[in-house]
Amino acid sequence: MPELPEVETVVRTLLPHIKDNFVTGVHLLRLRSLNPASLPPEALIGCRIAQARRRGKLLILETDKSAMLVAHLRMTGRMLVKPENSEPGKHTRCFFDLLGPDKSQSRLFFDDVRAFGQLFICTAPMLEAWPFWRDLGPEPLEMTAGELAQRLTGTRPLKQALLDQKVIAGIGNIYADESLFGARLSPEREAGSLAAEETEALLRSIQAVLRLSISQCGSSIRDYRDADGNAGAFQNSFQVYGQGGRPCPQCGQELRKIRLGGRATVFCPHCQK
DNA sequence: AGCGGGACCTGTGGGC
DNA sequence: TGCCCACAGGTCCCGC
Repeated sequence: MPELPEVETVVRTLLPHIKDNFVTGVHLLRLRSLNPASLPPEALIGCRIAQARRRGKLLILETDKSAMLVAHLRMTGRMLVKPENSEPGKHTRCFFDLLGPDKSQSRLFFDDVRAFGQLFICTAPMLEAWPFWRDLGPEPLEMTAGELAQRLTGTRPLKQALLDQKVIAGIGNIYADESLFGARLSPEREAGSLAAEETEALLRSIQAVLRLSISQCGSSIRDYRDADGNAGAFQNSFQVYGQGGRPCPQCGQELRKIRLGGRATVFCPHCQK
């Protein structure tokens, strides 16, 4: 599910519900949904949630103490705030009891159908030591074309490089296909073969697609919901993702669906070179 | 080095 | 209607 725009939307919708709430209880229902390097979830008890932010596809809840909660939602993870008496659902992997500054109570649920997602309760040094974090590439909305050019190297397909979180953080299958279409670049191009103006067009396209999706609260194909349980709308703006066999919105020729690095990939062979 | 395939999981949708 | 297979937003690991 959640790529950068979806995680950004979760962060934005989550924060108003949980800011300055104290964690008063934790209920871990599936041990494997916790990163093996994590502190015990009880480390969050007594902490006041101070900030919510995003890095790549990671959701980070910072507290007034040294412990923080880092979540990777992977394919089907959700973070949802519900009333205090809400019971865990079939796919709830962990939930937290919260006490607000006005003494109101609520619960923060981490639900995840496919159970690929993970929570990592950690300190800042533990986060820095986590290889996935340490190796994470730049934020696409903050990087320059020069930085992107430096990182797009080698002979692997361009799309595969975009999906590599070490190259650029936060892009997944949807936004890779959509960005490549916007830049009129073939997903099969060698990553290191782009001319300077092509790299610039690619970065502009990535940023435009991500910004537009964030403005529409992300894409909901089936599972994704924000912290209020609402779906996004960007799926209605897909140009190529999931559109294999349909006409290209640009030229009308048939969009081609292939497998690239094990991932479904849709593009227009006529428009994307 | 790089690639493909499998593993991790559950649910859904299409074809027969 | 029901069964079976393919496939799904991500990442890691293994063997070739």
